[in-house]
Amino acid sequence: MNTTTSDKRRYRGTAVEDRKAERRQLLIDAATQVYGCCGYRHSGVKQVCDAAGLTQRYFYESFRHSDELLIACYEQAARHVRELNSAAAEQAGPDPLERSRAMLTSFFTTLRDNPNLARLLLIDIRGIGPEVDRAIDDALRASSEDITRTLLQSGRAPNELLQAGILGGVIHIALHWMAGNFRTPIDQVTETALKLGATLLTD
Amino acid sequence: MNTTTSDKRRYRGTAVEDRKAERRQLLIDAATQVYGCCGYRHSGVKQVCDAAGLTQRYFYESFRHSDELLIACYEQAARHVRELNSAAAEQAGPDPLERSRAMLTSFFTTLRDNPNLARLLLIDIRGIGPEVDRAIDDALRASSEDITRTLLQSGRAPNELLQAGILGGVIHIALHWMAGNFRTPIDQVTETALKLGATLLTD
DNA sequence: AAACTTTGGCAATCATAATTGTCAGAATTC
DNA sequence: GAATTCTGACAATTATGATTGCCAAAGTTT
Repeated sequence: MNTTTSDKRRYRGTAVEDRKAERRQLLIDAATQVYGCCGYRHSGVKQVCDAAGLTQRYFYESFRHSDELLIACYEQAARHVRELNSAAAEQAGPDPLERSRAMLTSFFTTLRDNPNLARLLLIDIRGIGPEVDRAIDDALRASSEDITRTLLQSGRAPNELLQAGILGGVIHIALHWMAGNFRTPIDQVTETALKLGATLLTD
Repeated sequence: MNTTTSDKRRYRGTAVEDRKAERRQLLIDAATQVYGCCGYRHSGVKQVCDAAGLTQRYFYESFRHSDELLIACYEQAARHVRELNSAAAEQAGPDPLERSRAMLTSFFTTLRDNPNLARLLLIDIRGIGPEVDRAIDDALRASSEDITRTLLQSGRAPNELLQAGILGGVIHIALHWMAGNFRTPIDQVTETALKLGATLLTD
């Protein structure tokens, strides 16, 4: 038996609740592509459902409104990128600089390989609504802390403004890189970002 | 006579074309407030017209659609801020570091004194449409060059990515500062931003 | 003051997209 | 194989806001 759940009624081999979850995930993945491609502003429920191969009925099964789906997409994307980054840092051994370098390389590589995801994450979607804004702030804060923790192993309270500035700098480097169709070699991009990050060390 | 123009027909003391221009400016100023306050996404033609004390008829007299007004607002705001910044730098004498400091202080002061304008400029409005995106890119590029020119008097070609990163850093510092209701004293904000900018010197 | 513009307000129209409702057919259970 | 639940499609409804058209009052010219 290849299904995960309970002894309830099953359709096509999987339990109802699982199919529901599958559909939800299908919508999130489709929406990530659609939003990344056309921008949230220009994407409707219909378009997302079509891309997911589902009808609008199923949208309202999993989400109350578009914003909720956007948040789900954003959080999944942010989590995914952060996980890859952390894994890369882990691989890179103990030296803070090496770890940071690995983290940034992972970050930029992921963006280049997933342009839609990149746009979803980097083209700022602030101002949609308070819940979305909160999700963005949370994700940015978490990423900031990742950087700081990697570069500074000390537990000393870091300059919050500087942290925010560095993250913003990395984001804009990525944006500029994307706008130029990834022309610049990735090592150079990484080193540039690292230069910004290094300002944390002399704080 | 306090009017500026020609010997054409006049209404209420000013020529037709001037009144038209006045209305246009009225709309731009009102929209800057409205957009800064509610966000472009959540502001309609009606709302802007009400704020300007004009009816929708006059919107279409000066603009083809909302995006056009948004661009006008954005460009006026960006130009305004850049002018203040340049003036401040001029005042500050010849030393590049002092000039940069003055520029940043002017920038952050302006943002604090005009929160609506700040939101219009800083809360990214990318993804509305290609024309808007172009306007944003132009404004960012111009600001980047301001910074670089001020900090580096040499005519040497600077690292574009680093430039973009520094500007992004400054923007995010401002955003974080705003989100915390301008708690941090302005000198400290300026110094933090300056620290980022200094990475240009060791390029 | 008659002829002619401009102004400001408002209603009608149009366009788009969200949301809800219904239904027939397929899959599942008993 | 009858009863039940799920699925997928689509139509109907609702909401919102852009765009256009029309008109009466006020201002200007001659």
